[in-house]
Amino acid sequence: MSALHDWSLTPTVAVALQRELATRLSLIPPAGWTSPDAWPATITGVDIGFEEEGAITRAAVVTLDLATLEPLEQRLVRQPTRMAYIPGLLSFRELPAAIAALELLQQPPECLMVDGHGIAHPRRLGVAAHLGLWCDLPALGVAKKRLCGKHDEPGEERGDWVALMDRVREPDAALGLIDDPTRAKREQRSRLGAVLRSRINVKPVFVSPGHRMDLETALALTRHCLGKTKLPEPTRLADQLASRRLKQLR
DNA sequence: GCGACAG
DNA sequence: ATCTTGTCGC
Repeated sequence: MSALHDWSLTPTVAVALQRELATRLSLIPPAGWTSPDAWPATITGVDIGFEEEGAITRAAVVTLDLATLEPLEQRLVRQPTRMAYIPGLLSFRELPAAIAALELLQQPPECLMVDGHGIAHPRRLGVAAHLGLWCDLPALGVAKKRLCGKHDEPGEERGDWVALMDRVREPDAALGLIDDPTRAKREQRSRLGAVLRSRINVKPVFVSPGHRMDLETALALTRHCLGKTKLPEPTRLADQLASRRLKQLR
């Protein structure tokens, strides 16, 4: 398990670890989550920001009442950045601080909404999937930009969405991502997530399940959490806390 | 070999 | 991600 606690890995080792961890993902949501009535009482937004030219990592977590979307508790952690940003290896840079922030919460998180991708990642282990797996909590990712896969342009109405599809990769069959197993292998594609129009006249966001979550649930939760801005409330509030430089209290 | 590339 | 003011539009 020591390797799991060592966030300072070479890219080659990190990639190998991602492949291993991806096989441990489950995309089955908790029983009953198909109905909003059975959803948990809270959802926790997670986001990371930087200062000092990236030398310092700031992790923010905000727990909201899932029914009212009112914030209940928030935590902010600052710590030295451990690893450079490498596309595809984002979680190794952001998770240490995020985990530290989550551990400060008085009320244990029940479900995580992370700024970044879930399984919509080349090796199906985006930051939301990695964090969900680490915490063993239902988790989904809401990203502002595409990392991999292709998609059509979603409709213009708020709530419109299209599927994010990618070529089939190694863990996809076991994860149940193959869109149509009956087709010739050459033409099979994996369904990674949804490209959702969260606001009219604004670029869409990329929603994907992370862990213990399926696409339907991830989409339902995200749409439920939409407020007046592009980002759903949990991520928006965490983003605001992680990005905005705090006024010095004195 | 040439792009693409979450935060 | 971050450095940054005003400005256009619902």
